[in-house]
Amino acid sequence: MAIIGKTEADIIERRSLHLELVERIRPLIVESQLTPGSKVPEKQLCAQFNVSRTPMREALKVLAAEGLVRLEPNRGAWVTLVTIDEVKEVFPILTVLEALSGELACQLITDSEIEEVRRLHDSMVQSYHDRDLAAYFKTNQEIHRAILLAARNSTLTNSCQALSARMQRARYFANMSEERWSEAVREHEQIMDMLQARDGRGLAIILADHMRNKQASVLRWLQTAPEGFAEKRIVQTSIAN
Amino acid sequence: MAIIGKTEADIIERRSLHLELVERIRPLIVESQLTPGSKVPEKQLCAQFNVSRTPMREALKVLAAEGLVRLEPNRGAWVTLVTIDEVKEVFPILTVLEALSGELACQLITDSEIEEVRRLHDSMVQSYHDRDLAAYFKTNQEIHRAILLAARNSTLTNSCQALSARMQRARYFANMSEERWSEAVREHEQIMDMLQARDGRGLAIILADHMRNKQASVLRWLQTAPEGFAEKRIVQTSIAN
DNA sequence: CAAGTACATTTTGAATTCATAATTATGTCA
DNA sequence: TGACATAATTATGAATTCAAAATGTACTTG
Repeated sequence: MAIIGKTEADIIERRSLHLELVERIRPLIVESQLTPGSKVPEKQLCAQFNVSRTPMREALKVLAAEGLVRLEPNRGAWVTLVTIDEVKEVFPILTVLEALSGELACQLITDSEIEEVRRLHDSMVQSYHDRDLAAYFKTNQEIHRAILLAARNSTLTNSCQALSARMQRARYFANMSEERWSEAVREHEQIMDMLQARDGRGLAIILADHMRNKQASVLRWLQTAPEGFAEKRIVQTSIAN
Repeated sequence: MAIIGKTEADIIERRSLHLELVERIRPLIVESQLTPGSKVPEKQLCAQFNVSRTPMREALKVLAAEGLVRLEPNRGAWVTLVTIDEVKEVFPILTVLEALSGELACQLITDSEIEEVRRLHDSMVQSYHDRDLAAYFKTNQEIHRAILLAARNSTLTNSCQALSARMQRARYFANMSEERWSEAVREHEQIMDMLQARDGRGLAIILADHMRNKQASVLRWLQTAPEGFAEKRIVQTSIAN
């Protein structure tokens, strides 16, 4: 039987329970609804999502591979903390990956995609003038994601998103200084300019600077922050090393 | 409760079955003992490692997160293929990560670590002159890994290793041309020089060049001999490897 | 003989069960 | 009391079980 006009929309998205759980639990961790450093309440989550322990435990193994939880044999899963050491490790990686995404995006982005980023950018600047931090933060992420998607490299997208998730667990922007905020907006003006000019090299440089400044801002907050988000002395037990 | 003389060696490494399986199955995939594109023989592997399906399926979920297998809901796990598109996606990422590792390594590497890399380098050059490709390949990897470890960034180590694993599944070096081989050795001489001089910027540039040439070499081979991946191999029944 | 169709078999996904390890509670005695 | 030992409880890891989906096979039917 010939199906006329079959498109991607017709493809049935078959999903597995464990993946569904990964995508439900990840934001709980990223948005700190599961307390950093605390135990993952496996039983409770099973009840909440109405699944048995088998797919839940599969999901926790995937989240552990992403670095969002840590599995302690016979002691359960724990929500990982954002440590100073981790920030110093992850940001330099994100820096070179963002730079690469800018480089690639300039080669591949379409005019309409640039328009879309421009729209997001203007909206973000408006949020800045409105002093609406939540809206600013959200649009900011959308801009970086739009550039990342324009690079048309799904592996790069995955890597960046995974590392960003680890860093975004704390809401450091809540502590962004007034000077840093205005500086960040100025950097974003340059990002927009470089993208519009399709200057890959230039965009890469500015994105890298932007990321380094962000790292410094996050570190400043972490070093002064009261307990809660970050622990200073944690023995990092990485898997492969 | 002061524990005198407690060292890292005293920490009991408690391991879980699924992690053990991940680390056993990963090399089977990387070394193409599990045929790329074929179905992962779940039942057979369970029998081989004498475990039930539960930890095996957990391991497969982790390997899927690493991109070494693909899970098709209700249809099982499949060993992923190295595609041309994937090479074009992953190598540029590896390029910037290797460059970063070189940059960091030059800041942090110790004299004795440099000596160790020198030792590996000389051994590799000897293998080149001996025309011992297997030994060359192995030492080559050890050099890159030694530099990576000298960067002292476990997240970077993990990311590089995961992406390298995806690329190393094919034995492209078996098809490396004579010219490419000698060129690679010359590049490694420069890598060694830059490391010894602790010239981070210079090492980064050479490592990036080296990686780009490697990508080109892999692509040339993939485009001419794609049937190399379809070659059927039998899953070995012995664990020793 | 090709294309369906009904039925049997196998495989997969997920719930359940069970042994063991960890944690908490209880009891003992200096 | 409090430090320690022991028992009860709970949580965890992994095997087993079971329902549903996919695959394979024999049997139509045109």
